[in-house]
Amino acid sequence: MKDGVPAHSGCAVEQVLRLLSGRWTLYILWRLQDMGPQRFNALVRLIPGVSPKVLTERLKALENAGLVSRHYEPTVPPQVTYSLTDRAVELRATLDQIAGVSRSWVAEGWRMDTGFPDPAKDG
Amino acid sequence: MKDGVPAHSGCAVEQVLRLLSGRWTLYILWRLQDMGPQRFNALVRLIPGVSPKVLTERLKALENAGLVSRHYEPTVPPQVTYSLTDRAVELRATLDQIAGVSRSWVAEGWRMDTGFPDPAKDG
DNA sequence: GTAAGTAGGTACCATTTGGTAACTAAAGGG
DNA sequence: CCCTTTAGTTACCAAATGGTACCTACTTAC
Repeated sequence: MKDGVPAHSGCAVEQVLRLLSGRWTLYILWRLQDMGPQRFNALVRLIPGVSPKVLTERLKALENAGLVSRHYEPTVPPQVTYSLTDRAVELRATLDQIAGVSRSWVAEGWRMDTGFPDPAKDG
Repeated sequence: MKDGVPAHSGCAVEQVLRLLSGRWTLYILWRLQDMGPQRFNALVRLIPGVSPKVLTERLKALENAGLVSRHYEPTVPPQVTYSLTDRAVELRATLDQIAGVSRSWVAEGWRMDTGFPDPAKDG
């Protein structure tokens, strides 16, 4: 984006997709859903490969979007617990829909070959 | 991604989200849905701001994913027409769901403030 | 004194992504 | 001959994204 071209920024769907499509974002949501409220370092360990930097970023974004709530306990050392909000539950049904479509495609033998670099093509 | 960390690549939802979250991708799908099958340059003109490079890339990805079909007419000059597949229609219902949630959030005064750079902050 | 844990923040770096401009071949119009 | 159209491709460049490593302030354990 350079200057005055707003693209299709007014579109709510794009915004939500953009929020959800960041790396680890869905994983975070699913872990919080499956395991209940979690503390920061617990999430780091629960999501193998995520860096604290990105996890912080994602949690902030999700908090600003109202999908995650952050509870800070000013003990020493501090305890910060993250949990899903009601809004996130709303989203969950939608995500289940996507999951359904995705899985049905995979079941039909659908191979994800979008031209994006394959993250699993290690030796 | 560096080497052997597969992240959560096995997850179909992530794959689909990754496909859909690229810039212009949803826009392309919506234009094809609203306006019916379109030729390449028609799409370029229909989506203000998209470059032929990215449009080609997206259309290829969507074709590989089985959401768009490409009809090549070997005339001179050639005519290439893109249209949605049945699979894309399946996806449409899901997208409508997301659209519903997104719009309800917006209606409640939800502001997209995810910490991502705001694409509309020109001035 | 040293190590570990808590919840991140910061600097730096590599990769990914997307944009611009120029180019292609083959035909038609002036 | 020169310009236009079609459907892209290519080279180049800037910005966004995400990873690693190191830092904080404070306490407990050894």
